[in-house]
Amino acid sequence: MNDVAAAAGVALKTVSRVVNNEAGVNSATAERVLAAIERLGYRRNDSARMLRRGRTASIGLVIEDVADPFYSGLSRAVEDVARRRGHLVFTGSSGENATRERELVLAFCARRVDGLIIVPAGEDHDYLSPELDAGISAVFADRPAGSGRIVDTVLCDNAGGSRTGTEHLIRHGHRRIAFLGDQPAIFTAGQRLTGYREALLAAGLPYDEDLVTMGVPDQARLAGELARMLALPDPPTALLTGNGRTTVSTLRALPRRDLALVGFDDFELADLLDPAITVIAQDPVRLGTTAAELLFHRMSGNIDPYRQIELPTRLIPRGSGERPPPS
Amino acid sequence: MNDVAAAAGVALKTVSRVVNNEAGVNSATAERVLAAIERLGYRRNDSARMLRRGRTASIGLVIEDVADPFYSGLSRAVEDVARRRGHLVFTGSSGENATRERELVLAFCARRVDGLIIVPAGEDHDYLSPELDAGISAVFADRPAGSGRIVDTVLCDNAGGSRTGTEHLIRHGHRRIAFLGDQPAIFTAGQRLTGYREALLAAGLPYDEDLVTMGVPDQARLAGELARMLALPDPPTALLTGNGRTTVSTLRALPRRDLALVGFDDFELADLLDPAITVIAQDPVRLGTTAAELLFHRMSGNIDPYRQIELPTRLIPRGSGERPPPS
DNA sequence: CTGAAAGCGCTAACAG
DNA sequence: CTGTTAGCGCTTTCAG
Repeated sequence: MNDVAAAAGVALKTVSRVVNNEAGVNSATAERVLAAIERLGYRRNDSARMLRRGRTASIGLVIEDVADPFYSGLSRAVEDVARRRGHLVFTGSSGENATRERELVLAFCARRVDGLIIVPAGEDHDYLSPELDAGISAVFADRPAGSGRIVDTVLCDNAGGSRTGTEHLIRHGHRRIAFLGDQPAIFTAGQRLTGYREALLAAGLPYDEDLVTMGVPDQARLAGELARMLALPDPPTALLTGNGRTTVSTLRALPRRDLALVGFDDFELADLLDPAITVIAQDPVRLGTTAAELLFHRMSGNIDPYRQIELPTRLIPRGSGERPPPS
Repeated sequence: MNDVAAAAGVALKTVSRVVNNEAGVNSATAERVLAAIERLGYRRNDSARMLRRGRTASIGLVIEDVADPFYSGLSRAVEDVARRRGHLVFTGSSGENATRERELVLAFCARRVDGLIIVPAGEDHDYLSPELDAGISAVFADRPAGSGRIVDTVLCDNAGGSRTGTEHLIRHGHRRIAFLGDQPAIFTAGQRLTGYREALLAAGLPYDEDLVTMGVPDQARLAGELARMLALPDPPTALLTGNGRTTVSTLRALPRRDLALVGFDDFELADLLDPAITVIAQDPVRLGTTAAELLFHRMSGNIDPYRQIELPTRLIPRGSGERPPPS
């Protein structure tokens, strides 16, 4: 900038004015500055600019895994909102690891991002307090912050969706419905289990632990669990799977294709399978958009009380969930 | 930092030393500084640090769309390499829009990222020259830079994969093979068409324009094209689809399920469909890893001639590509 | 082992 | 309309 000023025979500040399109520069002077910029190949250093201005025009996004379609949809939505607001986004995957989540968040804070969207992996977010106090805005998405911390949060209606899915199966005549969920430590998994139990209770059906498995990571163990359930004296006639990955794994592990199935979370090609898979769809794009908009709202100085927004889920009947039990 | 220095009764520089774990600080002094840091809630400002040091420990990643599984796999791979090297990554989706690509790249450069991984949307990358001259490293991934610009590039073997897929169908007795590709302006689409033509030529089969459609964006038009082809006097008995999206759209649009089909690009659930879909698989993770490693290699000062790496594809027979033509 | 001074590249505040 | 000065928060250089 100094060089440009010297080359154009003006002061530093005038170059700054031209670069930032500030009003009140003689057009002849501006021309001269522009020419010098062109000649010297000058490009403004935004890092320096932001250090001086105190805001970085960037946000940090911590998700579980960009390669998961749910989170990549969310990412894209966040990115689109950020772009519209002239912000860049740092993205990081925590891999469901609390330490990694913390490292990422803190690294983003050290860069002084203006805001943070976090899908928490950990339970404890006390480490955020100093950053929040220092004026960083944060919105939690998909799962609430741990240890009862109060911040803006956008969730899906996990319990409600799960209840709807279970009710759907009950309505189609099923009385033995198995639930295959994620690790109970994960908020969404717990909520979905709750919804399942509520629906059973409301229908006067017993909650049978033999029909519930939580946190089955690999294909082989899932197949084992399914085999165990199907060998019960009173086996399940329907399955409710607790997330997209589990739904797909279940389809791969299932020895028979005649059980009714409702999957939590929609996935591409669910409609092309035979039978097509009935799902309780979440809306990752809306989740991302809502979280990002809430964040920018905060960043622009809004000081309303913290909000917790719950997004609805939607049952999409496609065939697998409408099969009657064997008569 | 000033405040901490004052509170601890030391000079600014000593605080800096402690914060950066530099050797040669009296442990008692260090204790005092650490205490002050704790008390005041001091957190180093990495933006300022990087302004001073001249490197930002961040890279920029421009892809077509994070929400596309191919690119989200690539993103994750890039992110993992970056993390291992202590770098953060700015991610942006160009949406196959050259202007947007340029804006993103330039925005990243203005932040003075240390390196760039670009899946180019545009044809012209002259705008990069000043940045490259200024010392930024860049690697192109999935597609080469436009206008013959010479930079490090990592590609898939598009032509070879397409050739293999076509040969596979020919080997299974097909002589009328349709090709459904992306817009020919996209490098990968052109290469894949070339591979298809080469295989036909090598087998002594005619190239029939009636059996080729490029750049069919929506479902309805794709269905129209398929109907047109199937109504030909000598209709195709097999299809080669030029990318993952097209494969899925074709499956949705296809009036019959008895044609042989090979899809370029693997996708989740391809194995669960009926028939399971034979594909030519690319390896987005390897693409990302390779590009990122090449980038960090450059960033660490390597000045070998620019490299162009071509990654192999792999034919995965699953059923749809092994069907014989109707006899 | 510790500190003072300079400066990374920019903008804010205030003169002229 | 243009310029001067100060300083964002840090590291580098050099001197104690």
